[in-house]
Amino acid sequence: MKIEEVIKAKNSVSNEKRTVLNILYTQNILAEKFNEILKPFDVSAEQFNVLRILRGQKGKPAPMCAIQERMIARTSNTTRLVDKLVAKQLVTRKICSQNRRKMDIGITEKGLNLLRELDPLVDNQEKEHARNLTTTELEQLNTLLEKYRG
Amino acid sequence: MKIEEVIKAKNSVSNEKRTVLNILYTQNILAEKFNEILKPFDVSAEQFNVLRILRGQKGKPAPMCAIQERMIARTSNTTRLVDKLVAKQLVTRKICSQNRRKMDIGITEKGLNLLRELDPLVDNQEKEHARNLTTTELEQLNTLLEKYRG
DNA sequence: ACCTAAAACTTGTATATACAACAATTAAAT
DNA sequence: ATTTAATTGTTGTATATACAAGTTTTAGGT
Repeated sequence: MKIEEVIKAKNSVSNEKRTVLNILYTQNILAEKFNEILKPFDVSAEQFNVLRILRGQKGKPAPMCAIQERMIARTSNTTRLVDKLVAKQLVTRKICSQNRRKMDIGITEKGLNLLRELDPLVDNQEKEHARNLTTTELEQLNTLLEKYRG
Repeated sequence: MKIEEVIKAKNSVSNEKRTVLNILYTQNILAEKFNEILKPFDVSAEQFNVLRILRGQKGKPAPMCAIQERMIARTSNTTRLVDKLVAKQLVTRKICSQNRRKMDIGITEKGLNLLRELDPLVDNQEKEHARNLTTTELEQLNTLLEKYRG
């Protein structure tokens, strides 16, 4: 479906504007799909993202600022995001002994289990969209987006 | 900047996942830029979007449901979005005489003026990113995104 | 050693959003 | 004509987010 149909535009849209709209809209579609997947597990996309970042640490806990840096959507409030995860016992938080300003955030076994459960569902969703493109096209899309960002 | 650098990934990421991350991240960059532009004018990106939809009506007022349908990011709360615009006197709202369930939402002169002021700033931002790609690449990107959505 | 600045995180507050329940009006069915 | 269902929009509530001001701890300069 062309973006013009999505927004039911009457007058034609410039190529530059179409690109912006296409990116915003595609993101929206993706976000909706992921929220749908995550909802039954009672985690938001942002929380899921933080869990994956922590798993990437392979046991080594990360301070708040490191989490923030790696997030796709930089939030102004990592503290409360982590709060929620602590409340659900998916991560632990304790003051870093080397530098007492920092926090050591680590993923728990429960958190890892949740990710193991979610991984195939998320991967599947990702693949479902990717299937609309050939491997070459997928690579092209990635390259173009990276180039577009500048 | 490749998406792996953005999220500081150690292990390699599948092409399918890279695409998702690239789309989410690029959207985020764009959204931040637009918010920055709109902020001094005290309108959110969603509000700006509604104003543009209403301008597209060329004088003919639109009911709530029509606005919703044309939004890029479908919100669950058009009522309160429009409330804000009414409060700023950028749009008017009155009950539709043909069908009293519906609302006639119309953009005011003040709203149109605001758009006229914002248009060049927004267009400029759009072009700035587009400049990173050739015309052909821009078209390719649009086609790939539309195809990707399926 | 002492003072100042920077870094890392938290918290208050105001605003925005999501979801579900609700009310009003119109359309459809018997 | 009356009842039922569907459409359209609003509102309550709980949750999430943005922004700015605050606290604690470390680092840097004199």
